[in-house]
Amino acid sequence: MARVGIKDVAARAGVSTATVSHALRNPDRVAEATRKKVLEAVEAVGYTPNKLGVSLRTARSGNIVVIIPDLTDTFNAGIIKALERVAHRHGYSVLLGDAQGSESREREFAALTESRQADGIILFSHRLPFDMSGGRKAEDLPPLVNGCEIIGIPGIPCVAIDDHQAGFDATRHLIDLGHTDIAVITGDMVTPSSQSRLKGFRAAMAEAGLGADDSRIVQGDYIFEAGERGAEKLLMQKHRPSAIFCFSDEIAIGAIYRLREQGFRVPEDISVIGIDDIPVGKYFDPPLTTISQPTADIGDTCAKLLMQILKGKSLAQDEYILPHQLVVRGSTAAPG
Amino acid sequence: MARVGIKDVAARAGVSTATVSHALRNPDRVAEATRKKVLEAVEAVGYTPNKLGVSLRTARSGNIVVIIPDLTDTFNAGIIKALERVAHRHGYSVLLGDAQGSESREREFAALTESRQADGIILFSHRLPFDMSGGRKAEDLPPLVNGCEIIGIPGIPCVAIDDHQAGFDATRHLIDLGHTDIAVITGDMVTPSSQSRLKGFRAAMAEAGLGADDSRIVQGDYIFEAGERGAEKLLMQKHRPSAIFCFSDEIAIGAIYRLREQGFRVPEDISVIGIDDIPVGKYFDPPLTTISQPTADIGDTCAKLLMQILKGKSLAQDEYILPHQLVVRGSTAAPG
DNA sequence: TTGAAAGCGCTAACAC
DNA sequence: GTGTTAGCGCTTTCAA
Repeated sequence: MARVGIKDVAARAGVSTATVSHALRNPDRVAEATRKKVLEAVEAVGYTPNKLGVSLRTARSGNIVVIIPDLTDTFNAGIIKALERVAHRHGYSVLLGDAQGSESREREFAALTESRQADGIILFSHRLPFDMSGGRKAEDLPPLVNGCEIIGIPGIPCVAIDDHQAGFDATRHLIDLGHTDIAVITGDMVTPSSQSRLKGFRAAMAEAGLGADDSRIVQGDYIFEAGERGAEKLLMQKHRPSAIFCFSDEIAIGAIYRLREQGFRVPEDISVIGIDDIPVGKYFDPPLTTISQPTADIGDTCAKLLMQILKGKSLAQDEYILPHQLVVRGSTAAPG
Repeated sequence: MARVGIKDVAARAGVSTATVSHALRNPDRVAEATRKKVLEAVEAVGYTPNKLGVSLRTARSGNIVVIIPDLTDTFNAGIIKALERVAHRHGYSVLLGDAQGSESREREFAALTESRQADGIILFSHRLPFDMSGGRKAEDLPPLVNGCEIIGIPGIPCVAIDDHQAGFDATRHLIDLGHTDIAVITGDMVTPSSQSRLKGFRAAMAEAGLGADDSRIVQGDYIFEAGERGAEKLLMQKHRPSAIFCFSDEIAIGAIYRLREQGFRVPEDISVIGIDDIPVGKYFDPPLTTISQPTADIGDTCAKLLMQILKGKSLAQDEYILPHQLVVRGSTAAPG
C-alpha cells in the first residue's frame, strides 16, 4: 500500500494541491491543459483520495449503513439489492451491518453515523438503536428510515406492508378454503408486525363468525425452530387445527417439517400458509402458499426516502404502506 | 445531531483537548481527579469521538470489510457470524459488502481500504478485486484473506475446504450406495472450487472403474435456477442417470424441484446430493444429503488470519484447509 | 501531570 | 485559472 496523497500528485503535475482537488471535483473550473496534466499525474502516482480527509473536511461520508436483524433470513436479500441500486445511483455506498438480533450490535452500527462514518441509517427493526431517554426526540436522531416494522414514533419514517391486512388476507384465504379451526404461530410478539398480523387474524375470524381460541395461538419467533416448536405444541392438543397460519415462511417451513415428521400430510391433513415469500418457498414439497412482501419495493422506497432526508427535504408522512399479495401454491387446500 | 467535539469537552472540563484525549485513551497518564472531571464533561455534553478525525490521525479505521458474492446465499450467514465474533474481540467492526456477483462492486468495496475507511478485507471470491496488471504483487495489496476459494496467488492466504476431496467424497457416497451412472451439475466453472470438485468427482469415478461421460456433466452456477436447468438437460437425455451430484445445496434444491415436477421421485428414482449444508436443507422433503462446510470454522479462521496480518505478523502458509463432512439425510439411496 | 502545537489528507474561501 | 491558507477533529510529541 503506497501512501500517495494529493501532494504527490500536485508535485508531479507541477501545480498546487488546490488545483488537483479542483481538477478532480470541479473539472470545468480548471484549464483543459492543467486538468490533463493532473489526470496524468494521478494515473502516474496511483492516487486514490483518502476519504477520511475528504469526509472530515466535507462532513459527508458518502456511506449509508443498513442494519439488518439477521443475515440468515433470505427475505432481506431482495430488499438490500433494491436499496443498493438506489443508494448507488445517488453516490452512496451501502455498509451492511448484521446485528444478529442483538440490540447492542444495532446500536453499534447506528453509531457509525455519530462517528461520521455514515450519513444515514436504514434500519429493519422494531426498536430504535438509540437511547431515547432524556427527552431525545426524532429530530435529534441521524437521518433514519425504518423498514418492515411500523414503530409509530412521530418523525421516524417507516416502510412496510399493511400487516393487519396481510394477517386478514392469509386468514381469509384459509376460511375461503373451508377451514374453521385455524391455528397461528406468531413471530416475536414484541414486533408491531406480529401484533398487527394477529389482529388481522382475529378480525378475519370474527368477521366469519369463527372463534379464535387462545390455545390456538402459539407465540413464536420468525425462524425455523419456532415453526417446529409451534407445530409440536399444536399437535399435542386434543383437537388438531385443520390449518396453521405462520407469521413467516421460515416458521411455516419449520412447522411443515415437524408436521410431516409426525405423520401428517400438508395440505391434505393440515394446511399451512406463511408470510414473506422467500425465494426457497417455491421449491418445497408442497410449494409454500404465502403472503408475498414486495421486497424490491420496500428496499427501493427505504432508500429513496433516506436520500430525500439526506438532501434536507422533509417527508410528507411517517408511514409508507406497500401492497402485499397472496401467493397460492401447494401448502393450503380445503380441509380433508 | 449535535456536533460536540473534543473541544467542547475540554472547555467544559476546564482542561486542554490533549488532556481529554489522554483521559480517554490512556487513563493512567492523567490524574484521577482530572479524569473524573473529563468523564463527567463527556457525559454532560454527550460526546462521541469523530472517528474520521481519529482514523485520519492514527491511520487506522478499526473497520474491516467483508465482501460476499451474494447475500441471498444462506451459506454465508454462518461464516459471517463467526467472523464478526473474532473481529469484535479484536476491536474491529465488520462492514459487509454485498457484491451481488459484480466485479465492479467487489472492487468498490475493496477500495474502502484504499480510501482508508477499512484496514483489511475478507473476501469470498474466485478473483481479486484489484487490477493486478503492471506487475502489482500481493505485497502491494491491502491486508486480505480469501475464503471458500483457493485462488493460488502466492502471498494471498485462502481458507477453504479440500474441494477435491469433497467432490471425491460425495461421489464415493453415491458409488457406495451402488450408483454407477452419476451425473453432475457444477457451479460456475470459473471457480477453483468447482474445478476441484469436478476433478474429485472424476477421480472417484475412475477409482471405481466407472466412466464419466461428458454428457453427464452439466455446467451450472451455484444457484437454484442452475439446478432446475441442469436437471432439465439431464432429463432430456436418452438414458437417465440414477444419481446427481450437485455442487451446491441450492443447485440440489432446484434439481429436486424439477425432477419432482417431471414425475421422478427422490431418492427412489434418482438420488441427489449437494454441498454446503445450508440451514434449510434439513427441512426439505426428502431432507438433503450433502457435504457440510465448516462455516463457523471458516469464518473464525478468516478473521483470525486477517487479525494476524493486521498486527503485522506474516502468515506461515497460503492455504488453510478445513475439514468437511458428509451428512447423509434422505435425498440419496441405493438405485431403485 | 498537563498543555501547546504540529499535522494526518483534504477542500473551499479568498486572493492573486 | 491557479495558488495560499485555514481548518475539519483528533492524537501525540515535546516542553513546561
